[in-house]
Amino acid sequence: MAHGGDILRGHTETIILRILSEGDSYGYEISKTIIDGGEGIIDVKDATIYTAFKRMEEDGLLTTYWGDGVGGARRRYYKITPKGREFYAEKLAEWKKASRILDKLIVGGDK
Amino acid sequence: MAHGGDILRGHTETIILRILSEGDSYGYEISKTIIDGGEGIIDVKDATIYTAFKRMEEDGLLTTYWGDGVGGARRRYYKITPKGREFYAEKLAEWKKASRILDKLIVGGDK
DNA sequence: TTAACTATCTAAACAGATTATATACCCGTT
DNA sequence: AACGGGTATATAATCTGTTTAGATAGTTAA
Repeated sequence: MAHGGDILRGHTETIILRILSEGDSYGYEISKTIIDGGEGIIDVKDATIYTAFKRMEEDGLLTTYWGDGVGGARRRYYKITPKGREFYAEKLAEWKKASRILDKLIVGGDK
Repeated sequence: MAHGGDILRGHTETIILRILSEGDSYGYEISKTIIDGGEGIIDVKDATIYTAFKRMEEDGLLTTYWGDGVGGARRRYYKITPKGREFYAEKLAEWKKASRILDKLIVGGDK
């Protein structure tokens, strides 16, 4: 905590939406995708994504349905809504601008 | 807000330390520096920086002293400590790595 | 039968940021 | 002299997203 644990903070929803924009998925798979892409420095807790899902469903960014569950454990799938796509586009644009500015502020102007 | 308000979140201390690594400064000036560099999308609240200062002083990242106050209102100056410089170096390295990874996760891999 | 992995979920606590408020000094305009 | 705007610091209460810590349960391989 307070270490490097909160790198994802504020970006969880955006990343979930990016993943869902490429196709429906479920919690465990999404968390794996994030961790795999995180190159060892990102560690999403399951509680984080499930609370994010709940929030996002309430906000109309995604809808959910149960998978048919043949074989393994039951899976709850998530599907991005048009509002979710819109929200993602906004967040993506914000990230592009914000990351450039943050870089300037963190690294320093004179280089 | 949950809008674009928390862009700075997690980076406030790092940015303060970067500014102080270039010379002692005080709260109001630091907040101006951040807002000016923020190109209209970053808005640091005074409460944010003053609580950060308090936290950082407790953590030994900076020390503080009162300015002589000739002229305007009294100013409390902040000076970065060796521990603060160390912490900044770590956070800088973390940002460089994390921003690249976040970019990949937010923008998407296949472009 | 045990361990490891897959899979979902919630309550409580925590950290960092925001909102709101307070204080106070300086300067220029009306 | 009064007022607004800028400079300057500070704190209590609240909010939000994440983490901690727990619970449940099915599958697969040793």
